Amino acid sequence: MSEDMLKEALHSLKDTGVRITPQRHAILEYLINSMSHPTADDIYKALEGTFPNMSVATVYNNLRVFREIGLVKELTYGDSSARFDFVTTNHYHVICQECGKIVDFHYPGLDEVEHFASQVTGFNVSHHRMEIYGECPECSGTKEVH
Amino acid sequence: MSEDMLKEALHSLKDTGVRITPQRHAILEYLINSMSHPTADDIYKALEGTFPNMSVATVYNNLRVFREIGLVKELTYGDSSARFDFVTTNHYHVICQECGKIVDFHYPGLDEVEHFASQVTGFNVSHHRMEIYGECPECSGTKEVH
DNA sequence: TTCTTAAATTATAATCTTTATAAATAGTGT
DNA sequence: ACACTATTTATAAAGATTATAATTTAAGAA
Ligand SMILES: [Mn+2]
Ligand SMILES: [Mn+2]
Ligand SMILES: [Zn+2]
Ligand SMILES: [Zn+2]
Repeated sequence: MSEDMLKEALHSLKDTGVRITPQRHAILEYLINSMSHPTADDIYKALEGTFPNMSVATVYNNLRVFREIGLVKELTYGDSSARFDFVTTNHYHVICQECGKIVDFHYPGLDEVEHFASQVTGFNVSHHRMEIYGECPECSGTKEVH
Repeated sequence: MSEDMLKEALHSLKDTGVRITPQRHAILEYLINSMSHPTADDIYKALEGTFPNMSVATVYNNLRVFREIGLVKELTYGDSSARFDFVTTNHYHVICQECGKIVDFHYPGLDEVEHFASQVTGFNVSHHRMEIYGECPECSGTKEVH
């Protein structure tokens, strides 16, 4: 299945006239197989074994290309560096404030809030962003008294 | 009313054992009177007339202090620099993707989503973040055909 | 009011992420 | 295989925020 996603992604590249380079292939592959939400540096470090000469600019450049095509979403939290999520289905994130873990979850959507905001502000609403903060089970567990 | 808010804020400082300096007073005053959501640099520039020697570090330091006390909220969007919002009541933001304008709006809250996320992920949920993106009336207006 | 002391400010450097630049390299259609 | 251009690389630059150390100052005590 992740094979198919990669194939489809490469097809998207071709469709958009974006050349398929070994670096792009590897970054895409990493994003698809990574169940985490890596930073540019995560990706850079993960691939430096296979591409000892790859520039960090290449990672950033390609992540931008992928974002513009719609293959990945850029997640910007308060912390220093942006994270990247290979786009599959629409979903939200729950973030652990202790360990930084990011967990996907699905929810019907918040059309109602969008409509409300549009009504009350006169904005032409295009989308929204929402995420939940808290403590993951593991981090909550370590604090329990026995 | 903004006088009262300032007084209350200064009182919070005293309560927490934080010294009241002219710089802090000015930054707070600016935050309260500013209907926008200024960046640290906005504040720095706005006050450099009155405090020609103020360091930019002072602005950052104090914004951190205010945040820790709960006087201001730090808003981090994708763009380069953080924005700061003097905390009054809980509210959400609508952001114009054209001009960057940030407009407040009130909404009952999204307890349901928090509960759902907690159920499905096992997280101990503490809060959430949500904002709406779109085009403000002014920016939508400039595109209209006559 | 003056004194004392810890906290805050200032000036500056350092850090960190991301972007810009220009030369070298490589992908793709012919 | 060739030509053309996109991409990569190496490096520098930019921009926001934080760290450091010396100087100044707020605020309580005498
Ligand atoms: Mn995700
Ligand atoms: Mn606000
Ligand atoms: Zn955790
Ligand atoms: Zn606008």
